[in-house]
Amino acid sequence: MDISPNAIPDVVVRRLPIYARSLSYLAEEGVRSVSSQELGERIGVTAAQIRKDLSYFGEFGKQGIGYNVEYLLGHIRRILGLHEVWPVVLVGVGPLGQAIARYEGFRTRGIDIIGVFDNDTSKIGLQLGRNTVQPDSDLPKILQEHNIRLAIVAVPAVRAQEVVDVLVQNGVQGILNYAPIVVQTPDNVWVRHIDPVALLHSMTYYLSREDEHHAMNEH
Amino acid sequence: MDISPNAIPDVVVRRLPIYARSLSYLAEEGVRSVSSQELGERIGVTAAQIRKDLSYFGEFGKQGIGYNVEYLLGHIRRILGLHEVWPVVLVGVGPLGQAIARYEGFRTRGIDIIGVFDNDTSKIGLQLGRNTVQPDSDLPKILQEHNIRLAIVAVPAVRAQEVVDVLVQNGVQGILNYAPIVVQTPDNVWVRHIDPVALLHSMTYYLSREDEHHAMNEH
DNA sequence: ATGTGTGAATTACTTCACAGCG
DNA sequence: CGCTGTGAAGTAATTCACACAT
Repeated sequence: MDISPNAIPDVVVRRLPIYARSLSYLAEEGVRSVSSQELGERIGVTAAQIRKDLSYFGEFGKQGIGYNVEYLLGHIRRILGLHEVWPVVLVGVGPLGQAIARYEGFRTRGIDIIGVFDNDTSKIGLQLGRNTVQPDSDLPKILQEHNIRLAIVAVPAVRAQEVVDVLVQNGVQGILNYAPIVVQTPDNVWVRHIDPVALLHSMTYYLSREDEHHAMNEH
Repeated sequence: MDISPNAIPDVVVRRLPIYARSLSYLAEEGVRSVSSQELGERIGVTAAQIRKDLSYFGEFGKQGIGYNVEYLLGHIRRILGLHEVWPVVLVGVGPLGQAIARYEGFRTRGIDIIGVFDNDTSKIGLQLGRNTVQPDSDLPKILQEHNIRLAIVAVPAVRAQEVVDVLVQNGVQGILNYAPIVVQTPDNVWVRHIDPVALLHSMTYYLSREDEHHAMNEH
């Protein structure tokens, strides 16, 4: 999915959920008010960054005071569309899919897994949290009946593209992809990718460099 | 962890593992040679981007031909430090931790989970793939004995910071954090973060906007 | 012909720095 | 005073476009 010019930069959109997350912790701690400085320290972002990001959406702070935690949190939630609960489906019920299906953190943050699917017949009927595993063949029906726009894909890489095709054909516009492959989608569909191995590899890069530096210093 | 000036940009480093992943699929498919154009189409990146990224590290292609898949893959692997296997520990053996411990995709890509830890005594001794769950109290010993530099954290948010502190105190320099919280670390430690809910929220943002546009068009 | 490698141009993102408000 | 909101300045990342090698 592309960004249209003059739109809010995607980097900013990706930070908003982090702000929301941190603000909800602050709210739980009973903190009433927070400055961009304080919030930034928690998140590892500069104060200016936070103020600039928020300024795309309005004026939420008070000069000399900072931001009211509940107020700002409410606004960010609404900006993200989280005043509604988003029904999603999960496809793929290997160990990872099962962990996702059981994780409480989705529902508490506005994401409701309303259906769980697998093509392995031996898994059909398995109970996972509030969901019962259904066959992939039921996907189109459920997607359309519930007007599902978001999906989580946790199938092996070889199956990911076909699953994504079915999802997209049936109206899904946002996909969280755990399979280690870049899936092809029409450009009105958003895809976000989780590849823990790739993230680890980006760190082995730096750790290897450190070795070299140390070796150099020994000369 | 900060980037020193003149260093390779972090965005570039983060793309390398994606290139490597795609190249290894190409190699499996028996493809010998690939152009930046073809590779870019697979990955969803421009050809110029790929050529520019690679140029930070050397000249790996042949004009008029493209890149030899095996050759380039070998180079990227080496750049990422993947000519060695990286031993890592996993802390936290809830459903997610168990899925991580059982996932084969780490070992096949140069990441070897050599120890799995939890503070829940009822889980100690549980067999997960090749690992047996050990108590958190054994962490320092194992980290030091094996000279562990990378760790995966899959504990609840409330425990993440204390676990990270122990890891860092015992020499860990790179952390893959699944807990939905930004952990504080000294600036010689790398942290990469996985928050599926935040990724979904960044998509609900765009999907909500689409609604509005449609509503506007109806006027 | 074809496709790399790369300076130059462009676009995007972040930080600065300060007016102005509570 | 303290801290926001924001143009302007400064960096960083991407894309262009073409010389050049095969």
